Amino acid sequence: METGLLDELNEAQKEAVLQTEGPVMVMAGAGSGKTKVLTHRIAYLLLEKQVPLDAILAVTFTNKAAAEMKQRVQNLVGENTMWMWISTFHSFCARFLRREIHLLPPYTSNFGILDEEDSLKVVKDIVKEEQIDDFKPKTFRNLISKVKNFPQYKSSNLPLWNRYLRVSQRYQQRLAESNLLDFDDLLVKTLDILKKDPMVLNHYQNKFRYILVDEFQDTNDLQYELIQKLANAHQNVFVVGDDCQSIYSFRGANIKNIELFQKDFPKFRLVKLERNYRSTTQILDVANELIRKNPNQIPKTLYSSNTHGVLPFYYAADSSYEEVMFVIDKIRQLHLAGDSYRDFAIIYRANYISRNFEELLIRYQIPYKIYGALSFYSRKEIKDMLAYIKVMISPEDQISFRRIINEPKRKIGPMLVERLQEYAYETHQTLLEAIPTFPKKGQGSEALKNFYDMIHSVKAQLENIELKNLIDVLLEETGYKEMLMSEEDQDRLNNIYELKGVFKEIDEFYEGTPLEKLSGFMQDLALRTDMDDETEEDSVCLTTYHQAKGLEFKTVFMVAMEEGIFPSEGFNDVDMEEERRVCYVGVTRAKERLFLTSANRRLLFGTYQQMAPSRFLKELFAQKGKPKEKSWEKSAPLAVSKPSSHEEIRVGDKITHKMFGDGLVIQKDGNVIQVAFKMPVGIKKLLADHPSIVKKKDSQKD
DNA sequence: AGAAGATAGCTTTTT
DNA sequence: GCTATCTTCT
Repeated sequence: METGLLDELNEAQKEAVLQTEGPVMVMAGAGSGKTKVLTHRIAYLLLEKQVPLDAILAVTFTNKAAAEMKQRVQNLVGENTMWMWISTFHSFCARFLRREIHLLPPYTSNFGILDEEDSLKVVKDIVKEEQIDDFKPKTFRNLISKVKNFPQYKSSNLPLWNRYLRVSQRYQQRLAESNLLDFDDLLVKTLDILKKDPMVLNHYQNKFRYILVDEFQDTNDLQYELIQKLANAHQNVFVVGDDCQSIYSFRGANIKNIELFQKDFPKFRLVKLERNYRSTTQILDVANELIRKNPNQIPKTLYSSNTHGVLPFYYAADSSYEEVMFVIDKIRQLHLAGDSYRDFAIIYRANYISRNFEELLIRYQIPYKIYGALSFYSRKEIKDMLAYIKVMISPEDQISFRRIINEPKRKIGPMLVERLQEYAYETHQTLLEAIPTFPKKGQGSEALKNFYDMIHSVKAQLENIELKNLIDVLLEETGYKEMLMSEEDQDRLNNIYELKGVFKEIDEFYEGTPLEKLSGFMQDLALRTDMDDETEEDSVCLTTYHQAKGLEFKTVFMVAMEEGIFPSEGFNDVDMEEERRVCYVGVTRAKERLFLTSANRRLLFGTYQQMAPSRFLKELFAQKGKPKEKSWEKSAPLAVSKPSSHEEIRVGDKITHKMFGDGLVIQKDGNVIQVAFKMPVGIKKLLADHPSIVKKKDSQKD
């Protein structure tokens, strides 16, 4: 058992695991087993060094990565890792702040976390109130974030800067009033406390005797400072990264942190992992070739023992339509040959490229999943329901209050809310508390009173019902159900019913009174983005390069490899190096097969444009020349049914449905047609002559 | 409050 | 060309 832990590791990996004391930097190439090293190191510390579970801190960037790390450690040590400090930077900070934020009054430990959308809403309100119309709310929102991440930053645009100072001050004030933090605040406030309170810093320095950082190349200045501070006392800090996969500088990731680490922790030991266990030699060859073109990159060559692969294949399509058909053709061939749909990824530089593919994937009934599509918890109806709950558990949360006070419509307009706000402010009450004594002025006060009673009625019922039934109560009492029924919006209603399952779990998983359970869930929810509930469906993955990082697929299609799209326009040399790394990330996702495609003509922003192949194509194939593989020669395009010009609806037609939007007719049986709509609607059976259906002309592209 | 019309903006965005 | 958001009108 003890030996087994190290048996699975190669020499370099072993070194990284065994060097437990002192600073260690691991340069881990793509697919070189960095998660394995991280998890084995944690397991080694726990099992061999008898380090207590809560003396280890491991941080990464995504929930997914954190969850995987936790699970794999659990598998290795056979102990429950649920309460270990293995988390994202942000949830580490949230957990820290739940304990310590009382040091920054008026904040209290049950603070809420604002997502990007809500945060922008707050800024919008302020911009409106300040009657600023020469700059957009988004500009301020971006600036607020920028200054939080780079405190020394000042805009050279003076009018903007002056307005910014006012807006940001009010923004922070409003958040503090509502006991809310935005994502950046989690890091900022954590550092504030560690900097101003040496006792607290000391406590956490002693507590976390071993610190591990994943994806170190992606850390920004704040994240680096956090790690540096916590590790400074004991110096047992272990960072894993790959400078070749640094693709988030536009978001503040600072690759200089690699040098900074070497300066701050001069006794560091460097370990290089260059052996790749993911891809074939043929794929790694082009990846290595590409990254060599970056003058400022630390030289690194990935190698693999899987030398019997096939060469990457470049397909230069005439049109974007032809490009899509090539990809679909290949997927169908390989699927017939036994590959699962989940073995394929279509990767692109910008999200809008996915549209080209969606339509035809539906037409050919190839299941697909778009990464980064609107996640469940960011749907309006879900956020509304949760806002009702937040108003019940934290009455001081003005942002949630404002979100649902007139949703559904209760004749409580912005003017009335503004007056209530002023009154609440004068009397030092929350918006909700202020309602009963709010001086009556016309019919609006009646509506407010009803709202107040409704919230309290639901709150009272909460004690006596199962949590999963709360959804029904909310839907009824808030009038939300009535609203959706009258709009015939069954989809949204169904989405809300999905929450029932979630609430059933909350009931079982969380402790305390129903209100406490909900409160606990809400605190966790804000940092849980999309599909932690990773569905194991068998579908082709459509994704950007950025979101593909960390994933791997048997077959990868890198599409729209054209100048202006990838790389995009207007880059300087430094940007171009990062762009090249984005390409590198794409190539290194592929395990066995890599296809690169470009189109001569592409339908872009309404018109066909002449495109030139991406410079990266030449760079990738500089050594090998243009590769040719017989088995992948272009095959005849699959038959596509042509639409008729009659009004009669036929297979292949594009239609528009009143409720489901645009769809494609994929089957016809008498008057019954099957129509494929965009996800999440999917395939529906409908009557061809139904009045909701309008046939679109010009169904055929290209 | 809701419909109709005008306008912008199309890179990436782990939290 | 499409879509999301803002303005203007009823």
